[in-house]
Amino acid sequence: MVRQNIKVAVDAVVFGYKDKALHVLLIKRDVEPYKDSWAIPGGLVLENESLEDAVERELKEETNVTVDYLEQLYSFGKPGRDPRNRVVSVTYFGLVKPEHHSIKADTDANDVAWFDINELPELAFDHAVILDMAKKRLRNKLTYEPIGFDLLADKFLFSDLEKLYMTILDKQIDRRNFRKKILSFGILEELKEKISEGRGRPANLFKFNHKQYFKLKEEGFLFDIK
Amino acid sequence: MVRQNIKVAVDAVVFGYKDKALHVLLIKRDVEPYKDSWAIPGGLVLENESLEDAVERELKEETNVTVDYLEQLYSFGKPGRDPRNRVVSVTYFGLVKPEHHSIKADTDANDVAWFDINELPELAFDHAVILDMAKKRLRNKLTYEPIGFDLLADKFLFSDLEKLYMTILDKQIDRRNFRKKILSFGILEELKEKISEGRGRPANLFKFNHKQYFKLKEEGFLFDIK
DNA sequence: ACAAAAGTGTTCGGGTTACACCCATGG
DNA sequence: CCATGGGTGTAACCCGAACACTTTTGT
Repeated sequence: MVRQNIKVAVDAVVFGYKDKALHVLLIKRDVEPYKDSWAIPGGLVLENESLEDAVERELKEETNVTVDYLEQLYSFGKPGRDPRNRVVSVTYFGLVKPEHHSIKADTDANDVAWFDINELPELAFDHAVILDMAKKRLRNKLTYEPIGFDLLADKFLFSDLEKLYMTILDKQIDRRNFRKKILSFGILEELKEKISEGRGRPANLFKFNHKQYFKLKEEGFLFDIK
Repeated sequence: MVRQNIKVAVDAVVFGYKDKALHVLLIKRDVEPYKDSWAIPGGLVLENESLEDAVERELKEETNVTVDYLEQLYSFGKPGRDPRNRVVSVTYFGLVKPEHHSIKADTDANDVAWFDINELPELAFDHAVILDMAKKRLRNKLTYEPIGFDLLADKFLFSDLEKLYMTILDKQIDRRNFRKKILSFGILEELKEKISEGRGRPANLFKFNHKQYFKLKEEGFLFDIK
């Protein structure tokens, strides 16, 4: 058998929710090929690290972001997807809470930036395909796992959650039914704190109760939002 | 950067439904490590073939089976999962119809065989983990995509479909409600042929109507069996 | 007092679930 | 005629969808 010379890389599509819109973390490449193009963060896996470690290391190095949720997305390996070598890329799907949003991205939009999902630049390699798959996964997953909470601050308003769902699912949701449904799960903790955002009646803050969720999950409970 | 020397392999968990039970296709390894252990089919990806091509080639070479459905499952890459080299394995999930069941497997149980999912031998490497993930995927997928039809012959009895669902989901299903539900989708074609399997009233044969399914899917129809 | 956002309850309809009897055939 | 599996209808219930008015605050 001929000696195989395929490189293994990891890439991550990281979503963040800010300014009432869904954003993706991108980096500007400073080497060829696709120099100066925007791309999703990633790089070659080191000899002795796991794939997950590789993703987290690359994210830290390239963007300074720490994800709050990470799962494998898909592996891409068509010959020719990287013009230099044959590269098989194991891609990941990550979520970050606002408080973990990269400082780099906030202060320096030169090589790292959050892009509104609806205002994306051209992407390097086959990254547009990867991003598209990640969007679908996010939309889908949001409906049957409580990953929305990994995009919100620890304490959040119900209206934030509502807006998050409407933004990502791209549809209108009835406020009353949504609240009833979510509250009926019993996985939210209503805090005593109220917050007043300018005009209107002050709103209650909520917290996602991980313990309770895991307990219910053990018992066969299914999170499900249409 | 140090030169990366990671190998890329593909492995496939292939399910078949025979003798009213779910079976998995396994091969007996004839080289070290894990010589004489059973393993899921797979091997290294060649320099110029896609991952899918690699899976299909390996399956053909090792088992003589042609799958009717194939999708990527997950990628495994923890250092040490293969005692020789670092290997990242992109795993796939396949389904075969009875008529495509390997001749090799039927006539020679020495190096290739179908194992009842409930009577599995010890598996090489981390293949037990992979198989487990594949089982979960199958169970899950069965409920929201019509992949059950890729496990049945082209013409099948309703009772076959019923048994398939009960076997894979591992629960009782009400015959009447199940039939009503499936038929209401309008994706089955009732054939004129009836078949009598020994005792009992002869049953009608059905065929899955792919065209109709794709048409409905375009229109937003969702296949869904609880 | 007015605008803005938060909080809450009821009704209706469709779909899922539960359930039992008759039919066609082979032995 | 009996055993075996195939084929069918109806009633109860539950959950999701639709929908509007009151409350609390800032200006």
